[in-house]
Amino acid sequence: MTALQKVYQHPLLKPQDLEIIFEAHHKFNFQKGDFLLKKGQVANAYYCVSNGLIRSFVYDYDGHDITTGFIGINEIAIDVASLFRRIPTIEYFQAVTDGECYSIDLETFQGLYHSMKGLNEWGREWMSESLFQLKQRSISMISDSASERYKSLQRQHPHILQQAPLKFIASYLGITDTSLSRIRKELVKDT
Amino acid sequence: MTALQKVYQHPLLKPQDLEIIFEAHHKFNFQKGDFLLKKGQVANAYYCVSNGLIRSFVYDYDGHDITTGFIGINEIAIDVASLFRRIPTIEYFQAVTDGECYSIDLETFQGLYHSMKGLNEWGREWMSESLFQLKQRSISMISDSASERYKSLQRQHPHILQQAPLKFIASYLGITDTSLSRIRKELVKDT
DNA sequence: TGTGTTTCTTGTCATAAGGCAAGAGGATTG
DNA sequence: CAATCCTCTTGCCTTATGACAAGAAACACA
Repeated sequence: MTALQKVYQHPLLKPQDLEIIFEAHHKFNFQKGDFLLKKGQVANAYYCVSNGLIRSFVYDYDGHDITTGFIGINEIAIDVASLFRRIPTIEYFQAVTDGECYSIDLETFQGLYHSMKGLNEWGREWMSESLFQLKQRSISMISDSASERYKSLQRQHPHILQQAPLKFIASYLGITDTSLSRIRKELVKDT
Repeated sequence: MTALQKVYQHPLLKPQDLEIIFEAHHKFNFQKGDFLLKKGQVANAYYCVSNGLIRSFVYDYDGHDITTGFIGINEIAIDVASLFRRIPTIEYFQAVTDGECYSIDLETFQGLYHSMKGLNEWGREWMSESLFQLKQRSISMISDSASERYKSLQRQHPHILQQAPLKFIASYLGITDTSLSRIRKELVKDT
């Protein structure tokens, strides 16, 4: 099953709908370090990742690069607020590894979104799901220890650990790479 | 301007649309301590608050009550994931003060949502905005100090400080009420 | 009015995580 | 191949926050 098939899996999206949707996407390759979006820009498209790993990040008040999210295979790299509300983004989206993705620009998407009932439903469900994931993460940031958060990541997204350097993972978990290194040491000890 | 007028303000929602929407809501009063939704339930409605303050909260791994959000006047108390994906919620929604709100049940909303283009747009924008707010908060939880987060809250949502006890505010900021008390002491000193 | 109950502050002590610096391997590149 | 980055680990010390407990003040209410 291709990445686009995975991404757009939905009961109301029939094969003929999917065909139209897939054709609206434009495939391209990205290289480690490439930026899909930079702070201050207004997003004009979103990206379905079929290979590789993307991260979103911000700079905090004293210039530290803080990873805010990872987008892996069969996931969508998108800044919802910037794309749909036409405002400058506050994050950067950058490739962690080489990879491949399918992009669709806003105008094209809007056309399909308004004419295709299934896509409309898919969109709402995708947003619900995103809100849910983000909420889960917020709660976890508050109620779990750094070590717990690391173990969850290890359990739920092992591919991230394999593809991203520890400094990205550390800032994603809300700690420094130094602390993460110590946490990993502790966990190995317990084995 | 009434709470519902504020909540449903949108260029594509015309007076005649709004009239229909308003009529679909059911007004009722709540009392401090009342629950709008409890963990494990599947949400059947959402609530536009016209008076008072609601909070959402969870219990963390060792039983601490952690406030995850505040919903004040002209805001919507909703668990998007539970309502639209029909899954049990993981949060509680409880009244912090006495108040008043307008509820609309899922079925009624769905009918309007699918028949009224403006409401559809409004819904998508509302979700974008929510995602944005939540993302901002996540970033802030990582990149700002507890003291900074308190000052932001004070600046941006002073009404919350006036209506909610410190223990709720503290857990919302990710710290204990003890720590918040000390932070407040420091801030007063700097004045 | 009196008696709980909640809210907020404060003290003491413990601990997780950060700041900084050094060093060891690996990878990259000219 | 040498030079130079990254990446990851580790040691030492500091600091923010938490756990727990006690007390003051405000509030609820019978």
